[in-house]
Amino acid sequence: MSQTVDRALSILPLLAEGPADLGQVADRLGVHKSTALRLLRTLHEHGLVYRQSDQRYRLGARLFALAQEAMENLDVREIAHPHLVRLNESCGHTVHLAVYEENEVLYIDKVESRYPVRMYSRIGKPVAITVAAVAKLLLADLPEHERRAVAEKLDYPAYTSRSTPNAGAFLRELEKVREQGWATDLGGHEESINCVAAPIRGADGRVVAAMSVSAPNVVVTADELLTLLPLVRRTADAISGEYSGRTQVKGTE
Amino acid sequence: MSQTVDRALSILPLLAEGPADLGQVADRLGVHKSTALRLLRTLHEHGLVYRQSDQRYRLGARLFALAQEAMENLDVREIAHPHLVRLNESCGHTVHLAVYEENEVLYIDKVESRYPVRMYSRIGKPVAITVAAVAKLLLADLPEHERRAVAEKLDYPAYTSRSTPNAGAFLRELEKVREQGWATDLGGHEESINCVAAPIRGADGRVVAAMSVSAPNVVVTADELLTLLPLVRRTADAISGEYSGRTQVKGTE
DNA sequence: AGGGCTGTTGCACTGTCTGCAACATTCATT
DNA sequence: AATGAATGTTGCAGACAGTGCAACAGCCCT
Repeated sequence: MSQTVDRALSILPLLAEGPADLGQVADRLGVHKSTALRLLRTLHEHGLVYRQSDQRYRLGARLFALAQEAMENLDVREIAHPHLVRLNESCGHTVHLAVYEENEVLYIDKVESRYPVRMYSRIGKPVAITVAAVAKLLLADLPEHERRAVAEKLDYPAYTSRSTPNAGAFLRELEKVREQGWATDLGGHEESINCVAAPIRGADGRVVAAMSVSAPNVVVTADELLTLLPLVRRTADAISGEYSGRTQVKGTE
Repeated sequence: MSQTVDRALSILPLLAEGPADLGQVADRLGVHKSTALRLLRTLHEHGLVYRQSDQRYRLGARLFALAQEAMENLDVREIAHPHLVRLNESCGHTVHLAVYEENEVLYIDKVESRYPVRMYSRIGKPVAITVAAVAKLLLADLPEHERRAVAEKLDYPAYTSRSTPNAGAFLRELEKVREQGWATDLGGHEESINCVAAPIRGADGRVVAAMSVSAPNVVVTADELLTLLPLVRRTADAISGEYSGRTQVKGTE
């Protein structure tokens, strides 16, 4: 909508790939060097871009600070955190908290497993949306037309032989998840990792977040992990209760 | 330099304070609502801004992703992390890693204390630059004129009675730190918290990062903490060695 | 129904962004 | 040391993209 801003913002993902010099930035934007220079300068003044000593540009420090502040404003996270820690203390496995936002599901909190074998994931990183248990819960709660629209648009990478193969299968899975009120991912992302997940609901009953417990086969089998389901659901419900009981109303988000 | 981009970027810190609606954004930018709308739309398309169901705007998800990617490009961090964890395992206290960037020092990694009493700090958050041990090390390594320039510009908040009071005292402290090759903060930020820090150097000898161990008085006294200095320095040197031994040269940064 | 509030669109104007070309600077090469 | 290439930087005139206005649409509250 705004050409100048559009160009400036396009620089950020570009620099996320790694440092680049003025010429490279100008080329990839398809603009004159002088134009790129001015854009970079503006980004620089706002601290979003940093100029290292070899003159190349990199993403800057304020970006961290902004992202951190944004995190803190997510009040589900704040409320949920102690519950997640307690759950981790009682079962020992990795616990995740995730939200849905504009066709993406992302982890907003994580408590690491206390076992030496840990699964790889990172706060802020988009989740494998077609297979993750938390993603299923979050998508299952969307209004039907939107759910369908999203499902059609997605890619269905075959991470493993048990990954969701296509939109049809995914929508059927979502329907099932919607009815039972919990979800699993049994080796759909990483062959040897299983997850159980439960939804966190706001006062109006809509799913605002989802949490999961994940563990690799070498630590517990899928069946053993499933025995944790009641505990996971209780934890999720406790968070839901606390979240929706708040005086301050922040919409259904 | 670029008015439009400047305005658009000014929206981000504004939203970091909390969600805001169109009118509020327009007011605080001092522009017409329609202008604010177009800027927000552009930010939205790039995922930096999210529109919640009550129509208000918030910082968006891509911001996290960007910040995370930016983190990963800091290779000191990657190299240092396992060392920090090991140090934490052997002493139990909070371990921090920080870098200097454009008049700011910020934490880029942290391993939490294993004691119940923890100090407050956050990755991505600017450090109390006039008192933190890591800040002293990073500033002490700047070329003299720059160091002086930065010191003059800073504010010297009196967090405690032992905080650095003014530029003169700070520059003297930096000189001392520079010579001895390590730094402390003994209750200069929080009355009851002490830190010991050591520098991490690149191949050319310049300080690229600094690490510290922090602990509250209730856990160990300042003297006890100081006995960890050799260990902290050894850890920092190990990281320095690994960092500067790399084949891939990324400038002195 | 009516009035107030917020978000949205179309349009004419002007101011800001653009690309160019000339200049500055650093670095490599002879 | 001097030349050349490559990169970053500045001033300028023209043009186009961004601006504010005013009118419209939708919503909630009375």
